[in-house]
Amino acid sequence: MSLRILLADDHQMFRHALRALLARDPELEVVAEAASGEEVLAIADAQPVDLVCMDIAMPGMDGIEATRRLLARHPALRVIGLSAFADRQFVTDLLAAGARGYITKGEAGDELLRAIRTVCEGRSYLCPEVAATVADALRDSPGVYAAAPRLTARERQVLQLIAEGLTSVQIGDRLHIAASTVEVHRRNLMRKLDLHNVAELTRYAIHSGISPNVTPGGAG
Amino acid sequence: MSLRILLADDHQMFRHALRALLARDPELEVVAEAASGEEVLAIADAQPVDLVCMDIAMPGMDGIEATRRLLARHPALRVIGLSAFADRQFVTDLLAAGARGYITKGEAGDELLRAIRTVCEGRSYLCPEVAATVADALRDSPGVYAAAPRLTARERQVLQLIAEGLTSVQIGDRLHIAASTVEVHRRNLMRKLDLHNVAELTRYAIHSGISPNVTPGGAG
DNA sequence: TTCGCACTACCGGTAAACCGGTAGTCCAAA
DNA sequence: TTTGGACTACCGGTTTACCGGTAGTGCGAA
Repeated sequence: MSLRILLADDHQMFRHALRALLARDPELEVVAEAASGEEVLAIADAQPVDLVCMDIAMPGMDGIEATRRLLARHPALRVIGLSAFADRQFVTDLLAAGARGYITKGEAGDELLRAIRTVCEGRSYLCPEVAATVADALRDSPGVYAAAPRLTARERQVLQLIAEGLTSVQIGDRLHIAASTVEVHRRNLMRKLDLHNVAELTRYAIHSGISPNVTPGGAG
Repeated sequence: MSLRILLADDHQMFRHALRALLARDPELEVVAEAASGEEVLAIADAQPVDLVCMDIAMPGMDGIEATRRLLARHPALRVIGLSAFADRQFVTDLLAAGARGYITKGEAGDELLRAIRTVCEGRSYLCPEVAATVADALRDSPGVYAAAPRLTARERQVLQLIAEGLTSVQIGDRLHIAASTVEVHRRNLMRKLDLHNVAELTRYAIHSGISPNVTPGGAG
């Protein structure tokens, strides 16, 4: 019996590469691809899926919120998170959302295959770097861990757009909310993360993987 | 006859890792380490060095400017550039400064050993990703290439500090110049790169490798 | 039901970014 | 010698970021 897999990542090339990688195991069948959290939910509602390989950095609804909603509707689903870096905040958030595995894109492809097999057996799998991150988070006193700055879905969405260079007015237009509301989210982000300007927010967004590390496009 | 190597990178851990890597070849002897461009010049003036492994992202004088000045004083020296990404601008700038090799940190360690051996034989060595970048730069018409936005040493320095979240006043204090002068460099950067806010400058700095991709420090 | 949280939205204010211009010195290349 | 680039520095202005507060709605948990 093959495993029906949904690939969720905003980069088509990466999805194709993953598809090629997973093709090495005849037991694994990629039945669909999604480029955003909204697409993931729509596809999972429309056809049977066993496992989702979910990038946390996607435009619109990100991987964390998508995982939360996905598992609320389809509790039997298994989710494996993917991101460029093992940021403590996003690792713990995604695991709290119900993901069974988490590996960084820096790992070898075999790591993903191992994660899929392990997760299918009902166990969890974290790549070494992520495992160390989680261990660090737990070691730094459970109290602090519980009180750690947890970003809301809206805050992550705003953070993503700030890191793309949009102004509060532009973000408001994009999300169909007032610019003043965007400013509130911006201030809450800075307070929670103890960062105080756009440059630091952008660095955090890129490092945490919520925003892809690509060259900005310029005005053209 | 062993090869006297100088390692230049602002991260001690990376220098140590490189040292361990190079120790696998008994012909290679790491005779010194530097954490900035200024240190590289001082060391090369004080003791004989055959080859420099130079990170382009260093605080103060970066690897490009350091390579330019280094080769002006010691033309027989060989320089191999290292960076996190194969940004077109910085690759071409470093090669124009006289570097004989360029590899990204994403490559395996064997790639660096191969580069060192090749460069010592008097030939140039570029890792595949960098080679492709250079090819692209040349293919996109020599005219455009010549007219490409070339950043000055001072501009790269200012860009680095902008990406760290410093204000123009703070950057001016750090570099011992007026804040108004920093604003000029900032505007020239934005004009040359066709970017128009701190977020995009920060993305560019991180992606190009001039600024390390680390989590911002908070107010601490 | 009450409480907390997320999300929404506004007020006012200061600091900084962003945009345009002019202008001097220094140095190296033409 | 002249020209051009890099670096320095200032003038003016508008927009946005940043910081502090208040406040209403809806929703889910205690």
